[in-house]
Amino acid sequence: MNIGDIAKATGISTKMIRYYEETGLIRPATRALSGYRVYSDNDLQTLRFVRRARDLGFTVKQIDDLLTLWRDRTRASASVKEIAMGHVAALEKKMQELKDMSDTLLHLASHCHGDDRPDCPILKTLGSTEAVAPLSRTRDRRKTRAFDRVR
Amino acid sequence: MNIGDIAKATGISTKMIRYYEETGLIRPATRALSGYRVYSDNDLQTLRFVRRARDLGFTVKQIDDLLTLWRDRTRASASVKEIAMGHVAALEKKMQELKDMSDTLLHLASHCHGDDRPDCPILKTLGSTEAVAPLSRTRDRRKTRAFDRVR
DNA sequence: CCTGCGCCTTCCCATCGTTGGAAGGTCAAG
DNA sequence: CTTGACCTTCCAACGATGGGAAGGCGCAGG
Repeated sequence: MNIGDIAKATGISTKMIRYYEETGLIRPATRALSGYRVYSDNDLQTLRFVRRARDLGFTVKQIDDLLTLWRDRTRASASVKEIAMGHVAALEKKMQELKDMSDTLLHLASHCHGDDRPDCPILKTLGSTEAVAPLSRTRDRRKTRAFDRVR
Repeated sequence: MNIGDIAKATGISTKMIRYYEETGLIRPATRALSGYRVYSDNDLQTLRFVRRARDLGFTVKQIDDLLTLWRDRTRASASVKEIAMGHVAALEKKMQELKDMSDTLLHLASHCHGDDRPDCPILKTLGSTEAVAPLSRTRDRRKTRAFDRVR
């Protein structure tokens, strides 16, 4: 298989496949006499793994760690789970940040007429001296940590 | 005020302030004889606006648009609201993506022992031929659109 | 055999927002 | 006058990805 073939098979662009090789995420492909990269079914499997991990939002570094564990048949499943749940925690942190932004914006927008008059509390608040977030962020915004949820 | 002063006052680094100037988001500061940038209270206000918009997750381009509207006293508040709600929609899309990832990972992790044995359904699934997402994404994942929520 | 087309190769550049450093000028206090 | 904190510009990097140029390879049709 040439690089275009696994690109199609995995949904990863040829650019990215070369990039993954260059940065050491995947091993350098063997080369045909022409200099073309040649891929085996094994490589295909690896790249599919990469693709899926990427779709789950793992960074390349994390995928590297996961690949190492994947190849190590003596790994402890706890190690894998730790990476996964650490990532879940990061995802949840991000989600909370986005939610705070969204809530604040919705709050501001709810006070904005949204017509052709220039008066706009969104702009007024952004330009004011006080803090923006009128988030009724009462108690307990801290949720159960990911680690404690799935044992 | 020198650049370090508004940096402290706004929480934006001097690097970023120069970058914002370079890219045209903010107008070039006047200069002292020494070549130092000198900032007015007006500049301070503008940069505070930028800071807040940035904290709400707006891109620099969007902040540029918002600044333009901010300075235009004949703007229609609808224009502002449109930008804001468009951004809310983007935030919600992102949140949904993160949630899907998180849900999938939690699902996988819930089947993983997480002990010192090597058997791990997380890795197994990532390496398998089939699709990853066993998301019980039933009906109605599509939420009410941001635009229709806050009128 | 030549031509054309599609694939492959390497190399460089751009994105976006941000940080870091190097090399040098300015300012105020001691 | 020296010292240290500030300022200046310029250049590079991050992470993951896309775009494109310039040139080589492989195969099918004439």
